[in-house]
Amino acid sequence: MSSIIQRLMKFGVDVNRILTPRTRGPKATKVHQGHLLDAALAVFAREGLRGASIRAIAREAGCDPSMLYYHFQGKEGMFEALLERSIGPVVTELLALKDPKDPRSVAERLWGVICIYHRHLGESEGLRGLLRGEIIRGAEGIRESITKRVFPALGAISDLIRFGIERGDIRPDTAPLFATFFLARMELEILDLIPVLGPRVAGIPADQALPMAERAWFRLFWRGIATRPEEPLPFLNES
Amino acid sequence: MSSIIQRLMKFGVDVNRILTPRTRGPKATKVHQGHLLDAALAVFAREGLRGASIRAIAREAGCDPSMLYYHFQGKEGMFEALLERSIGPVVTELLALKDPKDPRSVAERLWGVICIYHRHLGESEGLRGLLRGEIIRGAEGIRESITKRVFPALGAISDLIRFGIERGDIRPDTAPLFATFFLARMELEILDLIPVLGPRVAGIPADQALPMAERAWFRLFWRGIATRPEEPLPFLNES
DNA sequence: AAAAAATTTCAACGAATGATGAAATTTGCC
DNA sequence: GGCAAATTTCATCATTCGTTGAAATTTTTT
Repeated sequence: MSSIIQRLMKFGVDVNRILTPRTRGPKATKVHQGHLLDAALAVFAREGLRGASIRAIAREAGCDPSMLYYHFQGKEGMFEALLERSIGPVVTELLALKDPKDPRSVAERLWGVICIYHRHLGESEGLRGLLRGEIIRGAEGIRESITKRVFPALGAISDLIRFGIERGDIRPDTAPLFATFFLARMELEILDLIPVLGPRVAGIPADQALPMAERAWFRLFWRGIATRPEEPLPFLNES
Repeated sequence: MSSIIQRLMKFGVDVNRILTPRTRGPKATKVHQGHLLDAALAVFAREGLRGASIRAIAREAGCDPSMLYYHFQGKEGMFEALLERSIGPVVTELLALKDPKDPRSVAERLWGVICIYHRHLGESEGLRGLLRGEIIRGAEGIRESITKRVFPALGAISDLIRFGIERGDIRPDTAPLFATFFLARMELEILDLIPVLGPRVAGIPADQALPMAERAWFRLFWRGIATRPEEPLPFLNES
């Protein structure tokens, strides 16, 4: 059976090399940056932030860990790029809520904060972790990079709340920064936990629990800051 | 200079052993379990959850990492013991809030949740991380162990809210479980972030920012669930 | 066809981690 | 004094991690 191989080896032939040929060099489907970022998100979704090692991402992408260093400058640079792609749109949409030409009420626009978070961050626990400033081993500098992006967006929401105070929709003793913090931060917690806790603790199916909790949260929040808390919030009953 | 050492080594003398004598065996001040748990908390406070390696804790305690395996069964067992000591009292106090003989109003008792969290968890970010269910490398099983302890306490708060609904203090359309989740979870976020964010974003000194945010949060929360939201909350102005 | 550039993998380094078994030292008991 | 139990450290193992430099292969350019 293996006598042929043994004879070949005797003549100095690198048998290993023939049986498992090396595969270096460009593939038919080149590994581009977006593919690696997709892989990172997939690892996030499957193994959480703690699973976000370079090796795990490369495994997911079906390539060698070195590819990460070819396309980005290290792990840090890769997450920087991931942020640009993932959190960039969130920040843009949040900033747009401040637009004075927006015809919607302040309440509905604040509800928009929750909708935007839900839409962009509902799927990836890892992305929420990043946004929340959690730390990834080997990419500790990411934290500051995120706050630099997110703070202006939160500032826009604060401005929106100030606008609501001026218009008389929101109680004047509301602290805009705190209220912004409460609104946005709680939505992150809801997205993280309610899909797990809802079925387990309250027996609500996961897909129903999330919207229920979000609506419950916004009703509580708005009632907590509104000048006229009894006014109905019709936009909550849509979709 | 080192010729003597070389001559000694030639005769088979273990020079290293003479220059740095071994120090095995019991110390004058024995390392007991509590000391190790204190060290773990200190590491938490200084380096956060990610710094909670066995080696870091042993370094803090001034002993060898092996001591952890002598006193506890591995890293997991050690955090189990830390929970027993640290989170046990929190849970006990939370359960006591449900006591029907407590003369305080429902509002004041819900404010008690925030006070209890503040008192027991304000100092250690790591403890909050544990309570929040964050994962520690090498002690992944801790998560379940925590939820098992915390869920009954959160159930007690939910009962308290139900009691408030029965008494007519809390709006009947309030979902007790969600409200409990909002109240407790937000306090964790406040303890984590406001001391950092307050000075940086709003220019408020760290020690003032925390109580301000907690009071702002509870006012918002209570206004969000109360039947009579305009009723004053005098206990908020104490201390 | 030859040379240069681009893409991919390989092999390895140094560091950190959780864990273990054995050795060394002290303490307490008979 | 001798002996067993308790306490502490040492040396080491197997993993995993981020990172790097060189080799191999394909593609593009000359």
